Amino acid sequence: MDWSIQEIAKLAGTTSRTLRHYDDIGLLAPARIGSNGYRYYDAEALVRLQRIMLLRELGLGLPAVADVLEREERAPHALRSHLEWLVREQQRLARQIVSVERTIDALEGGERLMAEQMFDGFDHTEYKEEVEQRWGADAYAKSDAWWRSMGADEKRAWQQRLASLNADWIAAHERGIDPAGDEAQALAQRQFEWLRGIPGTPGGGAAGPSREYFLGLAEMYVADERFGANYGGVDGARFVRDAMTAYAEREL
Amino acid sequence: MDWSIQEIAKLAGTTSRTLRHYDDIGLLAPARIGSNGYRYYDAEALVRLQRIMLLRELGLGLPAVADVLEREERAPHALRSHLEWLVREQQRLARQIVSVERTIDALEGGERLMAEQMFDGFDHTEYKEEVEQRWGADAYAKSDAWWRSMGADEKRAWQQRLASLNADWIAAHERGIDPAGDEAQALAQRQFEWLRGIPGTPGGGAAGPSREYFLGLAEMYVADERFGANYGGVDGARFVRDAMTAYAEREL
DNA sequence: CTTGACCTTGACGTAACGTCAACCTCTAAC
DNA sequence: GTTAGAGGTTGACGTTACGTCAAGGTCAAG
Repeated sequence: MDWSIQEIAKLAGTTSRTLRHYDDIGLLAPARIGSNGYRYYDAEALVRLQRIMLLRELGLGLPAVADVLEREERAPHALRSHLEWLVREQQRLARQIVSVERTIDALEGGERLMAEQMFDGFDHTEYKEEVEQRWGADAYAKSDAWWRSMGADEKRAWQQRLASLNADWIAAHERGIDPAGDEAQALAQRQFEWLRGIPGTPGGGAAGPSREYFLGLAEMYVADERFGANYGGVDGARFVRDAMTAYAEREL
Repeated sequence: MDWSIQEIAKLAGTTSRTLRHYDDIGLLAPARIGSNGYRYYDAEALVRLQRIMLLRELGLGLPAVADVLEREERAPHALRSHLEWLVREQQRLARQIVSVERTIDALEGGERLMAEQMFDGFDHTEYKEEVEQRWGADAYAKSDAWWRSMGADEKRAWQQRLASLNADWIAAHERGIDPAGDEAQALAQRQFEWLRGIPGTPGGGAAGPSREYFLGLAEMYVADERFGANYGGVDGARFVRDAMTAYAEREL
């Protein structure tokens, strides 16, 4: 009337190791244990095991399974919580799937792992006049010399860092968050840190860009469509400006 | 020109612990290490880190990330494999979601965790004549006595075991698998083991039911609609019969 | 000189078993 | 009686990607 550990494992479609584990954690004890230490299971244990397997196939964890078996009336509640879990997981996977597909498409379109052919925030030949006009020939010269001194890899590094930041700005804007909120302010902080790495920024160096320079840039993003394009259009640029302005008011 | 571990962690939106981990596994080494042992990261490391974070957000594991970073041309292949992964996972979750919903509905409909109001494979009063006719009065008496000797819990145990097995038969049939294939044969094996536990089965006891009894039952499942109902109709019963027949040919 | 804030390495915990390793037990055959 | 083989037992490590202490150095500021 009872079975050895392997027999019951086969009956229920599992392994003896699993049964030992369930015994260890107190989820399913054998009906009796022989004087030789062998575990033997009876029909009652089999039913319990089959219920365990059923719940496990639904994706419940062992603590949840134990909970349900202990008091069966909790089953609906436990299952509903679990269902929410599953739905959230599925949505997360759906988002990842979309992202991966987009990334594959981008790679096949010849792009690299992070867009680097995007707007070059340091194309000083293009912005020479504006920079000299606003912050002086000296600032331009220092910044330009620093930029020219970098190797291709380093340049790409900076571009990619900017690319990532810009992508995050766009995503933040798309989600419609508050420019003065924590998330947007964290982005403004990153923007600040990024600028901090560039010699020649007024008030720059370790201290970071000056309040005026920072605010000036923010306005430039809105005023100049060449910048605005990096943030998904003028609306995006306004969002960035608002966040940067709030940041400057608060921190600089 | 470089950052401490916390600074770069914030820049990339992660934690210092993660960076130490990446250093440990050789995924991302700091640009330099101070004489005090402090880790310092430069722009190049930042770009690499941001790429790592990008790939991680797509759901890739660290070995896959390392693989992609090592040789970027492998990225499309790695991403495509990963995509398959994701899709399979999503499908698995979809199935679990359906199962959980069905289970909740069943529970709310007043059913217990495993259907036990289903066909009672041991309702010998109902099958008395057939059993005696086919296998003799003695077989019936022994089987009946054994059944009557069990407590309600034990009876339920057997019923539930049968219920689970039947559910698996139905599921297997719905998936359209081969009755002679491994999966269906495993079910036939379970059917055999289940019968083995019933005293009074011809050729029964530890040895299990005889070939003739087993084949006879298989045919009865098809011939008698009261049985067939347990397998989702006569089609399901035919599937079970075919699997059991193949099993008998092979094993008995 | 004393706080704090920040850094280091080391080690345990996580979920649910899979997979040895070392050793004991039972059955059937020689 | 012995021996081989199948099956049982208890450890204990491995798996994934870090989170979370713990114990103890380092650094800037008051």
